[in-house]
Amino acid sequence: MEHKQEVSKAVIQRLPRYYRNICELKAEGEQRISSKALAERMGLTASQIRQDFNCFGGFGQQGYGYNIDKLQEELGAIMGLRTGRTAILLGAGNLGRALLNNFNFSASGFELLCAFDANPQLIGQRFGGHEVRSADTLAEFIERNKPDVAVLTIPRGDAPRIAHGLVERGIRGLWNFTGEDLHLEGLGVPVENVHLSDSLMTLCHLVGAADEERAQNL
Amino acid sequence: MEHKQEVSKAVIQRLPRYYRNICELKAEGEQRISSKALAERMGLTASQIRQDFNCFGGFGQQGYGYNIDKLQEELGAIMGLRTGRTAILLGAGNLGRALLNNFNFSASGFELLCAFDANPQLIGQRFGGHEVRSADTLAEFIERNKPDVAVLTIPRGDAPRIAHGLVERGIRGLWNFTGEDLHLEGLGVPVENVHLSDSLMTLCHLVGAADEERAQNL
DNA sequence: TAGATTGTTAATCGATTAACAATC
DNA sequence: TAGATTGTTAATCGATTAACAATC
Repeated sequence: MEHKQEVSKAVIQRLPRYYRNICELKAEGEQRISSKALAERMGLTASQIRQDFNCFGGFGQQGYGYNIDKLQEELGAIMGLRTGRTAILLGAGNLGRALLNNFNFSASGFELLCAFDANPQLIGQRFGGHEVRSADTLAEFIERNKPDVAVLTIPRGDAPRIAHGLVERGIRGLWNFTGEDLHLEGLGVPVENVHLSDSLMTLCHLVGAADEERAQNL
Repeated sequence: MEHKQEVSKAVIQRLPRYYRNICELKAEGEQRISSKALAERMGLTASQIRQDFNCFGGFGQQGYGYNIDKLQEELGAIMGLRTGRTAILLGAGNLGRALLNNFNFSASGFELLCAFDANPQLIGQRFGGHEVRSADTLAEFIERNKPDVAVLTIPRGDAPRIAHGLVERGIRGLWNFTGEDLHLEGLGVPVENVHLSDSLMTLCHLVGAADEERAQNL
């Protein structure tokens, strides 16, 4: 079912977007879609879509296109969304609570077990149904429950030390919001470094470029 | 000072990361750095860094390297970080408040003027020093203060309608957290669509791949 | 069957890397 | 001056696009 010859990073990065669009199409009641139609919707080329899907063995049908249910299932399987992975969240500050309250972890393949914080005022409280526990109980919790990944919404400076501690205890992936780039790939631990400031800086740059363009077209 | 021949998207996406690393180096007290040393630090090649910087005219010195103060200033200028752009935030829910309370807008080139929400309980409150105003006053506020961009932390379904309304009133950029992809580039309005779920799905996939790798190496 | 659309190979394009002369 | 390191051109590599035979 899966070709086994190193899928390129560019393709992997497109998978969530494919998945998202397929879910939307499903919600719109569609049952099938051609590479051409999907390309138009997503601003890609049909060729690229077919190339991308064929990295994983091709799940279309000539003359018909792609069945949306099947596509959703296949893409989900490739990303491992239904494998019941578990996550914990470290740092129940504003951003941590925003995620606890609003973010749909299970839609991205994870069950969020609980959160940890050092602040006694927060311990015992629940946000979005997730309990905040004492940071003192973290090591024991990991030992017992073996969560797959940790969400880091702790202050910036603490990141490297805590990240290494987590990896030593068996955490196998990090979703890192601290702003400090973490690189544990050498240890075989993938990290997604989320840099909101990078995104906003890019917007700043693009707004400037668009302004210039407008000025020239006057 | 600036070459004017369409800098590639790949380069533009790297600019914030360059800027971030240069800021870190400055904080560490460094005064200069060579493309070789920076490449090592960032996991790139020296060649690529020199190519990238030379898209904008080259601000190094043979035999010496790059002066960090100068580099920071130049990169900041390229991205327009000191041009005093202004922003408003729409939707003071959990995520909106997390940004208001914690996010350093000015470090990414924007002054956040205030926030808007329809919930009467929130109106008048302040988060991180930013006032929440009634959504009813939004149109008038834009008219008077002409903010450059809007941060969308409103519910998903409202996104397209509100986005178009904002653009009609003169907003020239969107930082979109709604989860719904917005494409207004046709109107000359750049959008940064933030998809946290894409990032977490990618992590899910990478954790799976790393697990397989480990299994094979046993 | 005829029409449509995939899977896949070949061609093109763009981005990264290597090399080296220029020069601080 | 000698050493270092840039700016820049040329070579390589990888990703995207085009084309078309296979086939539903």
